[in-house]
Parts: sequence; C-alpha cells; structure tokens
Amino acid sequence: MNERSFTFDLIMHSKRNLILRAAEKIIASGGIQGLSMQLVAKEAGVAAGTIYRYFKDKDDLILELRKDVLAQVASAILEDHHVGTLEQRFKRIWMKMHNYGKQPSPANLSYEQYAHLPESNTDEIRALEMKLFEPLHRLFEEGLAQGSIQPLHPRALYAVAMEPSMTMARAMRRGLIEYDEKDITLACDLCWRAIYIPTTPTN
Amino acid sequence: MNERSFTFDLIMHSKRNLILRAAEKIIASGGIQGLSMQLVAKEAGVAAGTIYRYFKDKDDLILELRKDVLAQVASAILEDHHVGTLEQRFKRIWMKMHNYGKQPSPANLSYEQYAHLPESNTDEIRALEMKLFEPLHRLFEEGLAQGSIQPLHPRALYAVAMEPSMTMARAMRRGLIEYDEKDITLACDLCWRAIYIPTTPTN
Amino acid sequence: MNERSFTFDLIMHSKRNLILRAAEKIIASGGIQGLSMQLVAKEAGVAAGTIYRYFKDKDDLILELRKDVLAQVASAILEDHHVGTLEQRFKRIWMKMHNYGKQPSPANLSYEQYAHLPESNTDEIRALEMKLFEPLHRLFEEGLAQGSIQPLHPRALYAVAMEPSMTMARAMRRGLIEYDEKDITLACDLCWRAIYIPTTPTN
Amino acid sequence: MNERSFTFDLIMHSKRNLILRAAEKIIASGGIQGLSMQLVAKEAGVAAGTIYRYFKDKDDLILELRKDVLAQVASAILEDHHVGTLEQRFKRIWMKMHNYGKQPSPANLSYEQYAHLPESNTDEIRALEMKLFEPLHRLFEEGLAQGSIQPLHPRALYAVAMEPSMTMARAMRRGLIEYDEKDITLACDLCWRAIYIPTTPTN
DNA sequence: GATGAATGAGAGTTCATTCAT
DNA sequence: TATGAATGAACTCTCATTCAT
Repeated sequence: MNERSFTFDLIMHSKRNLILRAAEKIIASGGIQGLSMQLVAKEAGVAAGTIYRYFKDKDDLILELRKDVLAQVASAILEDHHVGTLEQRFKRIWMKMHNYGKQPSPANLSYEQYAHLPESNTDEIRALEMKLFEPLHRLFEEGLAQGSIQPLHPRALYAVAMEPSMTMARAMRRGLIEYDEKDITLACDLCWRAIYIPTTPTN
Repeated sequence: MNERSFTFDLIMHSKRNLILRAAEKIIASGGIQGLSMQLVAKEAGVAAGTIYRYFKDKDDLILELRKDVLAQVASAILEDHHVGTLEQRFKRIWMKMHNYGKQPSPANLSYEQYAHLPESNTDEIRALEMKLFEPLHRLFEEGLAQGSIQPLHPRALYAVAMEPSMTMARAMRRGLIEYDEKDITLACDLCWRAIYIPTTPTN
Repeated sequence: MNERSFTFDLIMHSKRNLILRAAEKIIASGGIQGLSMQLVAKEAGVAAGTIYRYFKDKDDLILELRKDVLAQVASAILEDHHVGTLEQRFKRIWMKMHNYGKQPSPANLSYEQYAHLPESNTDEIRALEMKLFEPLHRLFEEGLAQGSIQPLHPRALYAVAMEPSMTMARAMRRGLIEYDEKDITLACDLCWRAIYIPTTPTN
Repeated sequence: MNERSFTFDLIMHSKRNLILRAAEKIIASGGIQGLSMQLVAKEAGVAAGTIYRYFKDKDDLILELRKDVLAQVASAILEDHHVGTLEQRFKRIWMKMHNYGKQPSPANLSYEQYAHLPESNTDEIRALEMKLFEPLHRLFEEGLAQGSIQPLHPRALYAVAMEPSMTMARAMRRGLIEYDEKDITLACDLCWRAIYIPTTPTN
C-alpha cells in the first residue's frame, strides 16, 4: 500500500500542481478576471472536468492557489531569517522581499491580485498568513521585548518598515522608475532606522 | 446655443454622474467582479442602454470611474496642502490620507480595487495621477532642493513615508487591528523622520 | 398608459406563451428528461437568454408549464359541468376526461409527466388543483349531501369512479387496446353505478 | 465448469443486484432525474466502471431495474392468488395492491417513476407485464367465461376495478388523505361490485 | 474482473451589447 | 435621448462513458 500510496500521491500532486501553476500563470497575465476554467484546463493540458477532481469549484481553486502562492512568497522571503543580529535579520528580509517583488514571475504577479479582493480575506487566509510569516512577527516581538524597536503593534511596524519594500519593488517592476543598488540600500536603511531605537549609553 | 448647452451639460453630467456613483457603490460592495451593466443601470435608475450613451463600453466605464475616484481621493488628501512648514505639510497629508483610507465609503472601497489590475495601468492613468498628486510631488522636490529630505526619487520617498499611512488605514478598516490616536501620531512621526534630514548647525 | 400596457401585455404574453408551448411539445415527445433550455429556445424561436426574462430558471419554467397545462385540462374537462342531473353531470365529465386523455396532444402528453415527480407535488400545485377541479369536488359533495353517493372522501370517489376514465384513455392512446363506443359507455356506467346509491322507494 | 459457474453466478448476481438496489433507492428518493452513474456506484459500493460490466449503459440499467421492480410488485401482489372464490381472489389482490402501494419502500417509490416515461414503454416491458400479471388476467378471463363479470376487455376491467386501489394507496402515501379500514373495505367492495354480475336465479 | 481518474460534450445560466421603438 | 427586450457567446459545472492499470 505504501508503494501505491506514494505513486498515487505523486500523480495526485503533480496534476493538482499542474492546475495550480496554470491558474497562477493566467492570473499573472490577465488578472483574476481573466481566469476561466476552460483556460486553466487548456493551459494545464487537462480536460475541464478534471479540475473538479482536485478542486470543489472555481472559488476553491482560487483559495487554494492563494494559499499556495502565499507559501511560496513566505518561503522565498524568510529564508535564513534567523541568522545574525536584529538589524541584519530585518534587512535580509527587506531585501529578499524587495528582490522577490521585483521579478515578473507568475507567483509574484498573481500574488498581488488576491490581496485586495473584498469579502475574500477569510479567516483561513489570515490564519495561514499569521503562521507563515511568524518569523517576521517574532523578529518584531524580540525587538519590542528588548526595547530596541518603536512601541507599535507588529502590523504597524510591518506597514511602516516592510511595506515600502514591496511598494518600491512593484514600482520598479512596472517600470515607473529605476533605482540603483545604492538607492535600495538607502531605502532599506531608512526603513530600519524608522523603527529602530538606538540604545543610549549611560554616561 | 449657450442656454441649451448649459442645460444639456447639466443633464448630461448628472446622468453620467449617477452612473458613476452607482458603479462606485457596486464595486465597493462586491468588487469589480460584481460589476454588471444591468446592476449599474438598476442602481442608477436608468436603462441599460443608456449607459452606452455616456461610456463606450464596460472597460471605458471602469476607466472613467477610476479617474473620477482618483480625483476624489486626491482632492480629499491634498486639501490645504500648501499651508505651513514642510513637516506640517507632510504630516497633514499623511493624516488626511490615513483618515480617508480608514472609512468604508464607496469611493475609498472602490479605490483599492483598481490599483492592482494588470494591463490597466495605462499611461493615461499615470499621467492623471502625476497631475493630481503634483502638490505631494512638489513637496518632496522642495525638501530635496533644500537638502532636508533624503536623496531618493519622489516615488521612493512616497513608498517609504506615505504608503504606510494607507496600509495602516486599510488594516484598521478591515478590523485587523485597532490603533489609538497616539499610535497613529507616532507612526506618522516615524515616517517623517525616516526621510527627514535635520539641518546640522555649522560649528 | 392603457394602450401601452395592452400592447406590452400582448407581447409579453405571446412570447411567454411561445416558450410554454415549446416546452410542452418537447416534454410531450421526450419526457421531462428531454427538456433542455437550448431545445426550448430553438423550438420557440427565441434566444436561450430570452427564456430567463419570463422564467426564473428551469424549475420555474416547469412549474409554470405544469400550472398552465393543469388549467387546460381542467377547462377541457369541466365544460358545461353544471348542466343536468347528478348522473348526467358525472358522466359528461367522465366522457370529456376520457376523450381528452385519448388524444396525443402536447398538453395531454406532457400532463402525465408531471404527476409522478417526487418532491415536486408542491402545495402550490395542490392548491391550484383544488381550485380548478372544484366543480367536480362540488358534484361529489352534493351527492354525499343528498345521500345518493357512497359515503367516501371525495378523493376516494375520484379514485374509484374517475381515475378509470383516464387509465382507459391512456391505454387506448398507447395502442394497448381498442374499445368501441359501447365499451366506453359501459365502463362509464359501471363507474357511476359503483358510487351511486339508488333511492329506495318507501313501500 | 459447474462449480466455477455457480460461484461466478453468485458473485455476478450479487454485484448486479447490489447495483440494482442502489439505483432503486436513488430513484425512490430523487426520481429518475436524480440518478447518476457515479451516485449508483457510490451507493452500491463499487467503482463506476463496474456498472458497465453488468449493464450496457444507463438506459439498460433503468430498463433492467424496471423489469426487476415489476417482478417484485407482481410477486407481492399475486401471492396466494389462486385460493378461494372469484370474489375472494379479486379482493385479496386488491388489498395486497393497496397495502403494497401505501408503503414508501424503494421498490414502490421507484415503481411509479417508470410508468409514465414516454418512448420507453417497450414491447419487452409489455410482454413481461403480461406474463407477470397473467394470474390477474386469468382471473378476469374466468369471470368472463362464466358470465359473472362485466363483458369488458381485461385491461378495461383492470382500469375500472383495480387501478383505484393504487390511486388510493398513492393518495394515502402522499398524505393527501387518511382512510380508515372501513373506507378501504368499502372502496374494495365497490370496485368488485362495479364489475361483478350476480347470477340471476331462473324464476 | 474491477478500478476510478480522466474525458469532453452538453447542461443551465449570465451578461455585455445592440437596436427597434 | 432613453428605453429595455432580445441576443448569443461564454461562463461554470456535471456526468455518462472509457481505458490504462
């Protein structure tokens, strides 16, 4: 049964994955509006009916894709997140986020399509987000605990210091502007200093 | 011709506006996905065919609404933008943006639906954005000229110092968190200090 | 407004009727299973979408058709129902029902498709049935009141004395058997005598 | 070959039967419309493809089920059909039919789904019907031969005297009415007297 | 024999758009 | 100008049937 299960899982996973990747690609280029089940089927090289073996309906496909992409983003951004000082860790995440957000990959392009859907920021997504980005959350908590980060809610710290990374990446990707290495480094540093509280030597 | 034109314009404008407001409301509550021409017609109290007298097609309606909403946002945010010191002007805009972004008005709710549409960030929208937010742009340029603001492209300055205002507003509106007055003031101040360069006394 | 309403009603009614007749015809020849909205549209000579202006969905179309056909049957059967003695009235209805049930008209053929649908014998249909066949019901009630009909619930009287009329008609229509006039008259008479109580002369 | 054949037949028959019972149950609760091959497979605990080993296609499954159910009904109704006088035999069948028709068993509920399908009253079904209900047919023939039953075709006799039994049973099952024992007995007796010719003593 | 994943035609339904009034 | 009935292409989803395992 092991052998069979294993093969089964591989096939299962591969076809499911095929469909997710196809949907991701379509959303990346045409937005959620452009996502039709026929198109996904065609892009994935399966029959339309097959999609429904792996996903309950279109909404379910979108939800699962969202979770999948969220995991991709998190894993890309949080690589090596625990190495170094607080500042090093923060800046590494900032830069990885920036570099990830800059590229026009399907995963990244589709990512920003989900964020602003009304009604669809379900608890399930939020809980997953919480779980996946826990290291970032913890980084802020640590800083708060040792008094080296401004006393704000982690989400506010994220808004002030991290969101600019994505915003700038998006602007670059869209060709609104071109930054050189120096500018990025400066922006990253400014973000860090915005929330950092230098320990004042007593004397 | 004047008299007739005037009346005509009024009617024209009122009906066109009726349609835009209806579309705005629908997008605010159901997203762009939920926008159907029949629904707009019903909400606006006109016949479906009438919409096509004022807008070429659905895409045109959305584009025009986008421009309309952008103007609303700009005017709400940039009120009194030229009064006071650089810091006062910056903080006034930051707070207005935050307060505007917090409220669940149709204009605001529909606003974020447009931002991330692929393919549709046309030059036309960008040019309009440029024009409408010119005061903010000028504020940064002034600071750069007098050396009191970090040497970054205005768009980067916006990303670092302004975007957090909207991000926090959105989080509040969605009930992800609650900030009190003090937190907002602190966040606003941190954003300002992130890009501000204090003038060093010469001695 | 009268003029317009009138025209409107005519058009409204004519198109709605066109669709009902098309559906009736299709059900008559292929059963409810064979009823597809595309087919109805084609048969009625309208676009598929048009059906949805007049009927909420397929179920609604079927329900409305059912009501329509029920009314047709009732009016055909109950013509002149109040003329003559109890026996004459009973036998007239019996014969009309028989003659109606014999013919392979779309209305009649589709009629028997609805009767045995599970779950769909809604209160609405039952109430309509009650109302439309009220004269028959009253005929039984009269006979019961004057003691000239067997003391059974009207529905039982219907089952015993009327249903055979339809059953025989169906058998003829399906070519299972051929009756001549004499047989029908005999069967009709037997049905009447089955529920009739002769008034016994006192002496 | 005998031994193997026997086992084979048992298995064959048991699986085939499993499928028929599953289909019967599904039709009983959801009508023929609700019958899908995947549902039958699930209910029967076999794979979808397996059904096609025992039945050519869906139509064949329905046809075979129809025959199966017809046999069930006939055997339930005609039990002990040859015991007693003509009247006793008739009334026994009438009552059995009534009692069978009253119960909401899968077999009975699915039975009435087939009766009114157009196109499908095939000669095969008719021949089987003829064969299965032959005892009832013979009962009528006997009565006709000895002049104690009205001179009508057996099918007409069935319509006049037997069909009411089923019609009343259906009405009870559907909750349209409640009869007590006395009413049923009366109805049964009326049906019998409707076709019975008392032998007139000569002088 | 038995499985059940895969197929794809076809179902019901929606909706942007047109056009006679 | 304004209407809204009508259109029909395109949508999501189901399901009878097949076939490699």
